[in-house]
Amino acid sequence: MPRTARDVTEAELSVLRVLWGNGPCTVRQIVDSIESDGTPTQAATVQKLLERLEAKGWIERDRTAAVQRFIATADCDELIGRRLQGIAEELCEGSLTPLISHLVKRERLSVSDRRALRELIEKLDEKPAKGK
Amino acid sequence: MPRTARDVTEAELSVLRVLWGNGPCTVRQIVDSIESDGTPTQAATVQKLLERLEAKGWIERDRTAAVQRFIATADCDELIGRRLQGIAEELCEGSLTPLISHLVKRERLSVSDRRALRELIEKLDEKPAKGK
DNA sequence: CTAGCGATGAGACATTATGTCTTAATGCCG
DNA sequence: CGGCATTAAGACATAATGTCTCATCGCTAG
Repeated sequence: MPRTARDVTEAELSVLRVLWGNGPCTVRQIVDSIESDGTPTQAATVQKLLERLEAKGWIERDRTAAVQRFIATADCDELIGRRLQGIAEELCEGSLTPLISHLVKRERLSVSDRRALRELIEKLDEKPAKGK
Repeated sequence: MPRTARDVTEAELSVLRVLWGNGPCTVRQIVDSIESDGTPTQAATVQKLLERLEAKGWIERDRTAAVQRFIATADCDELIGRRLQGIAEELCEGSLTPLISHLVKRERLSVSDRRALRELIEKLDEKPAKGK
């Protein structure tokens, strides 16, 4: 029995991507954007996905207009954050630090990436009052 | 229809944790370790989980002994890496860099964490020949 | 004014994932 | 030899997920 539902499923994500990329959309607009990538998608399917996304809090709908518009309430970065948090909780007793060092060690960072990263850290060092 | 099976499920992970913590184990040892945390677990259940973990390549079994012993073929860090990679592919077009900057920006790092991180980056800077 | 079309809402379905258990075959030891 | 633990194979129940069908409803074109 699949105990653990996903934060956002694959099909739901494809809907979210449209909202992230285009801003508020109607169901029709979403359907058209998605089916452009291959097989046509039924409007009812998208409707259902939107319903579930709303239940999970990822989107809101504007019911005032004649045709409803759907708006993402969180951006992609927010989703990334939750997923990272999820990994940390399942595999690192909640700490994100192991993830950071893993990534830094593992990834071949471009020069500019490294520079950006170093700047970020230095900025953190300047205000050590924050955090614990 | 749940299209996407998980790399390692919750129940499978609890088995893996035992192997990671204790090294090679028999089914019995695993059962005992797991049931210590609350409800007793059936041996057959663990057996099935081990079977699936083997199919996924996370463990191997030593069939030469009278009683089989199971060995993890990858450590926790490997799993972390795959999960991070998964996030990158689903949400960042494959790039891990957004994850890094997200983590560094977001997390309240301890002083020692920051120091360790800075050292890592400096080490990377010393050998810029590698990577692109 | 009314037929029809698109939007909406509720829910039915098929398929698969996941966790758990039953049974039967196998092998070992006293 | 009898019994017990291990192993293998697979049956099940339940939940998640993607998709579709239907019945309503509102509005606009004719």
